[in-house]
Amino acid sequence: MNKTVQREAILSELRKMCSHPTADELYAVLRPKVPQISLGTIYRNLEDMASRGVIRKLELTGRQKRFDGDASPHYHARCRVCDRVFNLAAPRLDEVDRLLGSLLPELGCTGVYMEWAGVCPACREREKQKAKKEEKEENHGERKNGVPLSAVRTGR
Amino acid sequence: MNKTVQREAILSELRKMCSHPTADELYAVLRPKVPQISLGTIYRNLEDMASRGVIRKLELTGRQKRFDGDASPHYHARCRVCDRVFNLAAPRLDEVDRLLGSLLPELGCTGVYMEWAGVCPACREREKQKAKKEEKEENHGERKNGVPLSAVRTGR
DNA sequence: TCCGGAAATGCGAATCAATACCATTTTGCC
DNA sequence: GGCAAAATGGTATTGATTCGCATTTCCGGA
Repeated sequence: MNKTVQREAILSELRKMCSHPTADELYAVLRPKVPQISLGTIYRNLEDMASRGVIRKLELTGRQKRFDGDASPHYHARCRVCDRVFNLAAPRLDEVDRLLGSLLPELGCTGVYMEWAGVCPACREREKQKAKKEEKEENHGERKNGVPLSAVRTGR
Repeated sequence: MNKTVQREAILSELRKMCSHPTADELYAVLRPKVPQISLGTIYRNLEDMASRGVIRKLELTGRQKRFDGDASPHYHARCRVCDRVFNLAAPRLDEVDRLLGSLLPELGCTGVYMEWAGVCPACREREKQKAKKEEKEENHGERKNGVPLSAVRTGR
């Protein structure tokens, strides 16, 4: 694998971002920095690096694939409201690791893809504000809070 | 939701199939039975029924979405070779249910999408035959068996 | 049974992500 | 520098899904 400015820019930019970007989101960010870089090059490199385990391709719901500069194993959650993908971190997720790890061989499987679903803190806050406002204005507002996605972190 | 021959045909056919078909696979099956049914109608109805919880849309990996006439909760595995989707059944999967069920609220999540990955029995057999053949022909074949997807069932 | 509006269909066009193609650079290596 | 292999840019193409819209079907009430 030869060294190219494009590939290095893609990798370093992806590592900087914690938003699990799609190929075209990366393209938008990279274009000003590496003029004339093409979307095809981005797709090609992301695919290559993912297949080598340098980065991770997220097989999640939604039409576009997303990429993660952090290839180490961790879980992802998608906010049902803003559709963004976040890392999930909580002590008890280790139990999931252990259980799935022990189950894989006996099911004859080699891996599991998982995506958690919830509402991220920002959207939850926004929903709460909106509910409060409606309650004030109409004075007969019904509560419709979501469950807090407490374990979600926006950073990596 | 009005009753239409198309929708009823789609649902009953999907319920008969245990192959978790894609929209176009359903189209191929339905065309002889409901002449002039259109692919758009199939997409529209599958989407509608999935959003109402009548059927289930499988959307984790792979470019095409697949659909399951059985909306009750169960796990799926995808064969890495033929890309087909199978139901996964094994006693210890109950442990996964319990663990995820107890974790969801404390993570502030409302659901999890999961898809297991492996090689189905048919493909595994095919790979074994092929490996054997190569071994004979060249007499220096290396083994490259997959792990058996033992818990996979082809039926519902 | 007939009628009118709402719901659903069929079909072609449009969208959108992802890939393929290929002539033209760039890279690594002698 | 010079050469073969690898990578790129730009465009064309694929393939799944969705959209638009004129036509048809469904269904509750007169």
